[in-house]
Amino acid sequence: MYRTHTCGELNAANINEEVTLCGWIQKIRKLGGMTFIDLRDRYGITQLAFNSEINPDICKQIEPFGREWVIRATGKVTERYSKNKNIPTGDIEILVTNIEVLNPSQVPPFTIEDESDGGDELRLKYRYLDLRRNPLKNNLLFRHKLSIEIRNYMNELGFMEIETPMLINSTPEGARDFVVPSRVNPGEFYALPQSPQTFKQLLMMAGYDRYFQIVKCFRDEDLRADRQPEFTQVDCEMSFVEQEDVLQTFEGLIRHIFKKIKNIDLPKVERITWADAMRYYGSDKPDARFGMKFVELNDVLKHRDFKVFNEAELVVGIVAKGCANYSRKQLDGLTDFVRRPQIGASGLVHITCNQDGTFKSSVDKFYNADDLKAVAEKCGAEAGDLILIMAGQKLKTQKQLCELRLEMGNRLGLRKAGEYKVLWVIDFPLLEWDEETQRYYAMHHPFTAPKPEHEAMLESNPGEVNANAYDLVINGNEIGGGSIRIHDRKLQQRMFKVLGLSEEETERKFSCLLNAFQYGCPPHGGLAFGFDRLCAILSDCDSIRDFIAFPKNNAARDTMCNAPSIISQEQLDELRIELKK
RNA sequence: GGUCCGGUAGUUCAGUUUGGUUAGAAUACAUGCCUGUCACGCAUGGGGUCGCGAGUUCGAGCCUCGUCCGGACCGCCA
Repeated sequence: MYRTHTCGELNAANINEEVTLCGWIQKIRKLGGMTFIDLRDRYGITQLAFNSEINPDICKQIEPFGREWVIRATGKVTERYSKNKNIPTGDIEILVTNIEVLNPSQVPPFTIEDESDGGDELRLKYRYLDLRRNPLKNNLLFRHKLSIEIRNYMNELGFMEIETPMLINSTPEGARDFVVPSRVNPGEFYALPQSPQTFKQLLMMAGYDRYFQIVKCFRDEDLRADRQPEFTQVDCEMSFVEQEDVLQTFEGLIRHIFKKIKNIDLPKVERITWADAMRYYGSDKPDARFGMKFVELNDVLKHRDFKVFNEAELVVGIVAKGCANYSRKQLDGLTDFVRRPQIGASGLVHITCNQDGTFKSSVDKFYNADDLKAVAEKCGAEAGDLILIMAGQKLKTQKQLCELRLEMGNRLGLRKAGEYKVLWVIDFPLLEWDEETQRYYAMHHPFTAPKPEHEAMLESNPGEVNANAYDLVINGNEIGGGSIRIHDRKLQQRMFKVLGLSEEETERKFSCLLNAFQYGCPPHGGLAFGFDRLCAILSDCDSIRDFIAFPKNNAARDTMCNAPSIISQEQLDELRIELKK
C-alpha cells in the first residue's frame, strides 16, 4: 500500500501500529537530538518524530528537508511525551524508521498557514499553494457540502438535474455576452450563457416538469467582491405552478440548507412587497436584521420656509437609537459620508432628541420646537435618539438614505455576523424606464409574466404593471430571483414590443422560444440562486472569491494561468478574424 | 467611463507630513547551538532598480507630471 492512513485519522487507539503516511512538510522543528516534522495533507497534521540516538541515519537523511517537500514516512505510532490538545492527532506521533522524498519543493513565496503572510495578489498567482491552506480548503469543503445538500433536497422532491449547452445563441438583452467564434461557421459566434433561461423553459415544454441544475453562467461585466465573470447558479424551473408553489418549494430548500449546514431552524421566511421594501428600506434587497425603517416626513416638514425640503419630492428620515450624544465631528462625518461621490447627496439634516425633552437640529432657523416635536413623534423617536433626514428626488433619496442606514447599522453593531434574516421580496414591477435610452427594460427578464390583473395595461401604462417576480434576500444580499414566466406566444410578442424590439430582432433572437410556445407550453415558473454568494453569506464572508477554487482578479484576469491572452495569427486566420489596429 | 486607496527585503508593513550620513521592523530563508517541540528557543548572516519614466532640486523612497499594476466602490450587472 502506498499509504496506510491519512494525516488526520491516527489517535491513541492506533498506538504500536506500523503505518505509512504521505504528505507535505508543514514545519520542521529541530531541537538538537530531537527533530519533529509536522506532516500535512487534506485531512490534517500528524507529527513525525526523529531521535538521533535511536536512529542517527534518518536524522542525517532529513537534514536538507524543507517546507512543502512531499515525503512518505513509515514508522510506529507511539504515545507522545507531551500531548498537543489543539489537534485531533495530538496524542500520538510517528517514530519514523523509513523516509522517502517523493518530491522536493522550492521555498514557497508565502507561508502556508491559516494566517498567511501573503497578500491577495500573490496568493491568487499561486492559487494552488493558497488552496493548501485550511481556510480555503474549508471553504471548498463547505461549498461541496452545500452542493450535496441542494442535490439531495431537489432529488427528494423529484427534480431532475439536466445539463444545458454552454455554446448558445447571443441574446444580449441584459448583461454583455462572452462570445466564442465558430471555426466551422466563419464569421459567426456563439455566446456563453448568462443563464440557462431559455433552455430551462424549453425543458418545461418538453415535459420535464421539475428541473434543476448547478451550472456555470457567464456575464461580461465589471467585477466586484461578489461578482465574477463566471459564476455558479442553482437554476430551477417547475411546470403547472403558480408563484405560491415556487415560493413554498424554495423556502423549503433554504430551510433545509440552514438546518443541514448551519443547524439553524429558520423561522417562516417573511415576505415584503417591492414597494414596501423601497418605502421602508430604500432598497429592493433590504438588510432586515435591524429596524431603523424609513419614515416619510413630507407632511410634517414641508410647511415652513425651508426650500430644500419644500422643493423635494421626498423628505424621509431614520431614527438612530441612542445617538443623541453624537458630537459635532461625528455628525459632520455622517454628512461627509453621504456627500461622497459614490453616494452623492448634497446634505444631511439631523434632529437631536435631548434627554430633557428639547430638540436641537441643523435646521433650527426654519423650524420651531413644536415642528421638531411633531417630527420626532412621527418617527417614534425618544429622548436620547438622533433623527437623520434626507430630501430630494424620490428614488435617489431612498438610495442615499439606504446607504446611510446601512452605515449606521454598521456603526451601531446591528449587522451581526451569525444572524440571518431571510426575506422574499415580491410584486416587482415588470418594467423599468431607462432615461438614457428612453425605453423600458425588463426589471427581471423579458420572459417574466405580468400579474394577470395588470396584463391589460401592458401597453397603456407599462410602468405600473407588476410582475409575478420574486427575489430571495439574505441580510441585504440578493441571493436568488425568479418569476412565473410567460407561456403564451401572443403575450410574449406583446412584451417584446413594449421593450422596443423590432419584429426582425425578435425573430432573430427569440424565434426558437416563440415557435416552441405553439406546440403546447405548460404554465411554468422558477428561480435561480447565486451559489457562490450563498456559500459566502452562509460563512459570513463578503467575497465570493474565497469560495471559488480558481477565481479571476478585479480586472477579470487569471494571473495564475495568464488568461486572457493573445492568440496566434494562425488561430485568428482559421477563425477569419482580423484584429482592429 | 469615473472616484478613492495602495505599490519600499522572498513576504507583510513602517519610513513620505518637514527632501539631507549606511532605507528599518517582523516574518521567511541560510548557518551554528540546543533531546519533547508543536507560534520552540538562542546566536549569527545574506537579502533592496523604494513599480516604471520624465521633471523640480546641490540633493528625491519622500515634491510635481505621466504611465503601469493591484484593491474597494460608482456607472454597469435583463
